[in-house]
Amino acid sequence: MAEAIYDPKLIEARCQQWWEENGTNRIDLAAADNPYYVLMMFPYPSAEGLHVGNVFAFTGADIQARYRRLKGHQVFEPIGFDAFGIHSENFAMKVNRHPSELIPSNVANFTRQLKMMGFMFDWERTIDTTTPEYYKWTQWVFLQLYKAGLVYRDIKEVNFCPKCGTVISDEMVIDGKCERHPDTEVERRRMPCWFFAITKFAGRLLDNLDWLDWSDRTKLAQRNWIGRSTGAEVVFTVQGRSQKIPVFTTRPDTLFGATYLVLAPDHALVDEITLPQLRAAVDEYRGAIAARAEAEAVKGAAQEKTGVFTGATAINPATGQAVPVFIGDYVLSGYGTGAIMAVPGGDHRDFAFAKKYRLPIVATVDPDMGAAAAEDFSGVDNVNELLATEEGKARLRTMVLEGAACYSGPGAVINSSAGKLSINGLGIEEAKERVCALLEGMDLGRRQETYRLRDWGISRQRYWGPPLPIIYDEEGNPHPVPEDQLPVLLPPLDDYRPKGDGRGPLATAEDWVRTTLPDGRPGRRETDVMDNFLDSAWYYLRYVSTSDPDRPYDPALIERWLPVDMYIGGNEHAVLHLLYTRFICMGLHQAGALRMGERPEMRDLAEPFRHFRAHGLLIKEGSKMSKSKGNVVNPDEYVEDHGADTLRMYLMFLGPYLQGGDFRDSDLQGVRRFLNRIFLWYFDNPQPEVPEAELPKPVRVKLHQTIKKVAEDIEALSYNTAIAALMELHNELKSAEACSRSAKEAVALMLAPFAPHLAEECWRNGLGHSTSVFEGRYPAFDPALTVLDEIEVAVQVNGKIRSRLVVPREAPKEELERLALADASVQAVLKGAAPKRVVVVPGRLVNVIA
RNA sequence: GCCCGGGUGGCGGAACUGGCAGACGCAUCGGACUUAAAAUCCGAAGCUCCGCGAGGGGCGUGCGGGUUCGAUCCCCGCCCCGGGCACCA
Repeated sequence: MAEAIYDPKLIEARCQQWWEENGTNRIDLAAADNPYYVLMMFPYPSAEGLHVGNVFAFTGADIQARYRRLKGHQVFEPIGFDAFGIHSENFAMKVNRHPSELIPSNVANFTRQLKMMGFMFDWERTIDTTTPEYYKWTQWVFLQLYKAGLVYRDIKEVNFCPKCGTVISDEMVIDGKCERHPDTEVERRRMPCWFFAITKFAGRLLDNLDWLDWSDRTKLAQRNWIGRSTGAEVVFTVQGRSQKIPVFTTRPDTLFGATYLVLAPDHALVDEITLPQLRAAVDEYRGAIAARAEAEAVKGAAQEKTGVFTGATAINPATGQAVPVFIGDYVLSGYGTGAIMAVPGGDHRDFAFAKKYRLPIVATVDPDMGAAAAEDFSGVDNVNELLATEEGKARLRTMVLEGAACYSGPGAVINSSAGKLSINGLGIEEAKERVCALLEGMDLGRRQETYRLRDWGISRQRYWGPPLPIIYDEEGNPHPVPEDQLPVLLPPLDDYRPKGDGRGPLATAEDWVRTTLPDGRPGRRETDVMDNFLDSAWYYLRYVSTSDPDRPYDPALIERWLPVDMYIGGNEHAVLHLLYTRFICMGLHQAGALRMGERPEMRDLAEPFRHFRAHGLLIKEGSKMSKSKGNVVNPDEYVEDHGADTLRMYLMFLGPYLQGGDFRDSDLQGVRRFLNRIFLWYFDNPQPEVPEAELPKPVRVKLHQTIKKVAEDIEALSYNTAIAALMELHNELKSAEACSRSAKEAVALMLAPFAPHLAEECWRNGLGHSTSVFEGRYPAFDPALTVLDEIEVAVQVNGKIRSRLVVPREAPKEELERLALADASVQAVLKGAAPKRVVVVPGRLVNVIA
């Protein structure tokens, strides 16, 4: 035999060609009886090409797919390109090209790189969101939601990035700046926009999370974003007039302490209730607020609270007393009812405001000083000191009772009675119940849940996206484009740059804008395009029917393949993409346009992803990869030098996949050497081959332990430890005097998800199989062979290791104790004295307490 | 400010449910092979102190306390790094 050399280039090229010719990665979706759908977040095809971070993410998903296949599933692992949107458009502008000519070459380059990495994609089912064949159905999705009453047009205050020239979502505003332009303040503009009513599903989006097997940190991010508060709506009536001011509070128990109201400056009732003599002051204040919002960050550090009196008073429904009504900047118009009842005795913001404007402060809770925590108090400087002593606690309590401090912690209700009515003495939770019941009885309030989540504005005043399928009649009323007229094609536009006038570039395409309504009347097209997040909010449905011109997806295939079994992606999409995708799924269900297959734990949830795992972030030698630092790793050179298998396996070995890790060039060597040794073990191995039963027992045990561990680790996405286990196993196997065919087959099968080319080579050319390793089955382990007969037990004296014993695995406690006490090094410490105590943990250790 | 992660050798990282810390690798050092180098193979190694040596002692999972026979793991109080939210009533 010629000298065997591991030549990854040769092996990988040959292997990829063989897979291609044999259709190894192609799948007959209709025939699958044991389907498993692995999805990875599809990339935006940038001009720079595939980022090694993409390779990291995709390899982790590819391992799941290949492993499930070895476990006997038919696995669907598709890929596509998310090529619409501001990313692509901004880049095209930068290089002075048209996005429509840039995207195809970017896609071609990505395709080359993805094929190079050996992912198990079925290349006959890909998506490019910018093709009419795809966005026709994106528009169709819009129409389904429209029909279901989940779409509306409204003029609202929205985020507008002057640099992007378009409206952007709340999620894209970071500290008041645009996510893409961190040096640019986002403006608040009132503009007509199309909205998806995601808030209609807020409760479901939140509650369903309990039933989803997703990464905890992703669920937590969604919970925080949706932000449910439970409390009550309480109606205050303007004194001497008919207007009612509903407020939302999470603390209805403190209603008796509500000594004033605050409305958001742009609350709808402000004009009506403001007294004529105060109108000038109110208008001036509102002007100042608006000016400040433009000048400063929209969201920022909590500033000093300001406000102004409207002159109106309103009746507290509990006390019957009139309280003044203010407007103030610390009340947000978009949350709750845009108005609050201020309880300065129990809310630190109200307290600060009341102090500043000398408003009455009434304590409604007598602090339980045993349970109170420092953060429950405000208005006091040295809370921690005071809490340290009994006198201090007493002083704190007195301050609260006198209204000199604010308290939001547990305690008993006080100062809360009017006439025959009293809730004094109750605990906070009971008091909430009582007040709610009371308000409901008077029809002046009710229990209420409020969400932080806001509706999804989808209008973009941009060019590079799917046109909104809407036509306006001459009165300006919108009409949906009939489904049979889809797609509304994006017209070619040489000058696609935003004009900065708040209108989309499509407004300049007059021939395209002017059109006809379904009833024959003249009409004008909507000139905004849809948010790029809509493209990616349903792509996983299209994958099953990528070439179907007549419908977005085949219901039978949807029934068979969905929901997705395993979705893998970055946690940076925890609230944007994942929440929108869930919403679209629910919306399509509500519209009757989608019916997914039943999964025992997923019944009726209308959720797209059964399992989701957020992978970690890949960094480079201790710091984030970024273009500005110039440390972005391009996979090409690494594949050129070491092969795709080495790069794949190294990426999975460098750290825990779910937490991320550090890419270091030098460390690649270790994996390269390992694969080299593996290759030689198959192709240049002097070990005689014997039946497995004749292998030394420790070697057999190691083999079966590893088969068990690698499967467990892959299922837990703990790839780095799975690879370490494979390395350990191989170290042991190759130094044994003989080897078995079963061991060689097992190693190839376990290696296959990580290094598919090499595993295929070893399987077919090393072991002589005629079919692919991926037609094989993941090996089974014998539980009896996963434990050794003899084990080592540590012997400690006072918790310090003094000796070790080799004993039968099942050695009884008494025996262990006897052996430990007889041990010379134990004797030496005890010096003949009897031990005080002996702790024996069978199978682990003996601890002698002297 | 609040909420999540995380802090372990020179480096990346292991460690079941509270039970032998440092698996597996990288880099390093020593040896073999080689005219030489690379590659490969074999071996050493947490830090530190004592000893010529075999060997032995002490210290060690961000810091300070606690619980326990025993703590990287649990509890209390801090520090640092990363991420998310940030006037949400």
